[in-house]
Amino acid sequence: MISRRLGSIYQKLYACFGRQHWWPAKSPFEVMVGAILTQNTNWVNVEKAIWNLKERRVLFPKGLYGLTEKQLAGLIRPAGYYNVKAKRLREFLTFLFREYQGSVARMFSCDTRRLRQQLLRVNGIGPETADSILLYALKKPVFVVDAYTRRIFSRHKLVSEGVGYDEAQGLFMRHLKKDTQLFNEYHALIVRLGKEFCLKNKPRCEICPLKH
DNA sequence: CACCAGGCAAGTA
DNA sequence: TACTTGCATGGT
Repeated sequence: MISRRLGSIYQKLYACFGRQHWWPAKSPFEVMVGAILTQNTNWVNVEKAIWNLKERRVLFPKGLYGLTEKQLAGLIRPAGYYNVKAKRLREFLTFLFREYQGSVARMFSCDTRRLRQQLLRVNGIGPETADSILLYALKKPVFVVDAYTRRIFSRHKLVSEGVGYDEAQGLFMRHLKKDTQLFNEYHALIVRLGKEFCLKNKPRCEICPLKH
């Protein structure tokens, strides 16, 4: 009974860590920017980049789009991969203005599946970034899979090692209630657990809260 | 010093 | 289709 196992793991994580209050951002647009900036990057570094954008007062669609790629790269430098990410942010902004007139509000009323496919076509937005935007910015019931998710759940034999994104996501979305708040909290708790107990070279499985 | 972080696209075989 | 590599800062 997979749904029972997934539910039990969630209960343990919530009991252990409590609410995680994700996504730590003031606006949906800030979530979208953060989702791109945090690709393979420590969140603390992303916060510094976000702070630079706020200090410059450009953390809104027209503001960011008004910068050149080089200016943007300079501001997001602390987040790493700054040249790649500057390009990716501009690709996303081009999409946002082309399809939604630069209005995040217009995205809310759009069909989730259609939106996901649109996002995946943007160069620089892959499955995890797209789903982070859908779940945390647009409040759609979409489960976000990340490196920790696969590592943890393959160790617990709920998915096979090296499982693909869509397959892993399917497991959660088939066996859990499609509930935005549940998916929000579950993914955040997985990241919390991963940071403390499931690092590649320093697994602390002996004292992991999931250990019976 | 080595290793890692809330990935992704492009290149190669 | 399935691997490999480049991208880069800042913390442990």
